[in-house]
Amino acid sequence: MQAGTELFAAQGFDGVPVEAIAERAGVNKAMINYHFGGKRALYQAILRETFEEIGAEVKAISERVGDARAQIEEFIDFVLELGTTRRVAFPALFLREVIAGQGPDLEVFKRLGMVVSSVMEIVRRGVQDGTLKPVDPFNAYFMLMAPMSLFLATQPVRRWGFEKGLLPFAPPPPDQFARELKEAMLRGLLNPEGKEKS
Amino acid sequence: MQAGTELFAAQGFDGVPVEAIAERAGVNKAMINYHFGGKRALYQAILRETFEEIGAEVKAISERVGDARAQIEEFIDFVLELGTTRRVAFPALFLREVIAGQGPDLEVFKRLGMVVSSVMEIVRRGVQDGTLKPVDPFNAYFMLMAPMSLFLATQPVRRWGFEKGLLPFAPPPPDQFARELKEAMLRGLLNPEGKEKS
DNA sequence: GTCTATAGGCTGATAGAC
DNA sequence: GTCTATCAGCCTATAGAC
Repeated sequence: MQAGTELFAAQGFDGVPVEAIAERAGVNKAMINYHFGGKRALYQAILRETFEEIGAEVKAISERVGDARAQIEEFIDFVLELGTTRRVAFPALFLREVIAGQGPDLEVFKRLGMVVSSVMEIVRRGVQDGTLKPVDPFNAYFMLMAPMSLFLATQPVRRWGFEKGLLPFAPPPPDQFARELKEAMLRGLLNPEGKEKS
Repeated sequence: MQAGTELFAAQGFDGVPVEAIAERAGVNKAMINYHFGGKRALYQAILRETFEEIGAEVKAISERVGDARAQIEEFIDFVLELGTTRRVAFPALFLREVIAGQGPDLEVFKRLGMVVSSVMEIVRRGVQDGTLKPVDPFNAYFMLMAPMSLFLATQPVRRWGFEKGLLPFAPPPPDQFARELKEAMLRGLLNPEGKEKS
């Protein structure tokens, strides 16, 4: 599954031959069919496991004590840590799924919905208690999730461009990006101090 | 090329058989090889044309008179119009290219670089003349480009989810998203009035 | 459970008639 | 320029030995 995760993230479902996954995993390609029941089934297993975990963790963040500001910062930090260390492939997998023309697997979609609705809930409460300006929760979710996941998913291309001498600057580090995103978005979303409960 | 653009955007390079493109275009699949020299060549032709045009237009925006605020608003509006009417497939094509594990075609990469560097130039000047807070130009580019392109590229999935009854709210309209993004990002990036040239 | 060998389908590309 | 017919390669999946 580790091998599949990396390859699917990098090249997409259609771009990866089963044999490549088997090779990377150090086994024979027949094993994948034996254990998972086919290529598509492996892909779904990967997505479900990945999004299951992430959905649960984001839900936990949304239920933790603290105001919207703290929860938003936690969410960004969570995605940052996920995409840099714990589940590096997640951002690319996520993006490939939601960009897909035809709808994804229903189970996958539900798990993604958990992430979306948890972040939306954070924003909704923040708007209601006056911590946040009256922004649409879904739009706010997008302004947080899109930059983080896309930044993380495009790190390989920047590295490639930099090594080829095509990028006129060093690829900026993810933690610096996350920090600037938090600063900018919070300035953009938070109500000024003292205006709470307005 | 129109047929190829739509299909590649929706399903990716590997997910589209040449025959599907031919069928949609109302011709035979041999024609594609005859006119473009193969599937890959067609794909590259589509990307080059698309990004060529967009690179030039963004460059024009960056060179237009006006402060960073006006140029940023123009850029967002430009991407919005592009992704909703003139080149609906652009956001998905763009995302698929930059997510790709291996580097894209060099010519395509250069044209993408034009978009990036133009937006960065807008931000750089804005920071220098005090219109904008001291934000990293590349990071700022990302905070503008990522939400817009991902929002536009994921509209089909939201429509699909909504029709299936899986989305508990109506897909928000792109122009409203663009408006809220501009408001939030400008609040996040602009220096307060009166602090210019500081 | 793990492998080799192979079947069977799909796809990209081309040859050749018109 | 446009089509039909076809080839050759790749890829998924499975049968069957061990």
